[in-house]
Amino acid sequence: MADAEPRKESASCPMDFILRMLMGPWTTYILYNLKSHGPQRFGELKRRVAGISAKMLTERLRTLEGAGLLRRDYEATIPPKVTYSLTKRGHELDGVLNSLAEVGLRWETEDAAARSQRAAELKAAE
Amino acid sequence: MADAEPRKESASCPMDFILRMLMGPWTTYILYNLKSHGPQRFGELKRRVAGISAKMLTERLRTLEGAGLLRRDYEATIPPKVTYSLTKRGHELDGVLNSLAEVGLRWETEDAAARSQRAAELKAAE
DNA sequence: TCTCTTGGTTACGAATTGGTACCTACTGGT
DNA sequence: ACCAGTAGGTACCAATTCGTAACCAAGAGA
Repeated sequence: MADAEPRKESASCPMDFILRMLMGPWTTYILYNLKSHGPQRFGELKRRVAGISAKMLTERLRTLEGAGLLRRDYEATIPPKVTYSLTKRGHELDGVLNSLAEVGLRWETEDAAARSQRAAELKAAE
Repeated sequence: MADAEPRKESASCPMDFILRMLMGPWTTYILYNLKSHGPQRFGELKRRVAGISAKMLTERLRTLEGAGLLRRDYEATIPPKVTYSLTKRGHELDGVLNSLAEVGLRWETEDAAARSQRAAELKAAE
């Protein structure tokens, strides 16, 4: 049973790295917000995502920063001002997110249509 | 602190449902394999993903089946034969996965280029 | 008869995850 | 003087997750 090769097939899947990033619980909300509302401060982002804890947000932002998807601008004013914005690389995901949203929207529409059709059939069957 | 609206903004993000699906640890490997190698049996899939436990694979397959992304054909022969294949809806993700792979590949190339350039600069600096 | 096969299910247990509470340092408002 | 807010860091605690191992059915081959 024991597989000789540890799992080198991950190399054959370049999207794996990206998905591992997008996979985080709140990641898409964050990217979506930064994409649609532009650069934002920590508290602004936290308020907008609504439900995320500061710890999670920090951790996600650090991960995304480390991946080069967003930039962190720290101004050591009093009170401190930290602004997050998408990098060029971060914006390259816009296309992916868009096609994802497109498919999601299509499914939503299809499901709604199927639901209303079933409802109509149910009504006709009475 | 308490947010008035529970978090209805999820509604504004139709890709969220999809990402919640793709987010699973092995999901992309499974979809990728089914996409590139066609319909496969359980054991075949398990061997190909190499590292996944039967439990995980089962759970992922059930989830994907429930989402209508793949179909499960069960033949009650002895030994049983279960074949999994992508549905039409499952194939609609091909485009997303492709653009994802495209971006991933581009980054890989860019990173490799940046690495070799840095190496060259280091060499020149000596 | 004993074992191997396929495609699972279930129980157990360890590890990771993520939330809550509390801490910083500094200032502005009351 | 005290509380709120800004941008977190840290400790602790509960819940979830995921792997491992054991088990199942029923036929085929040794």
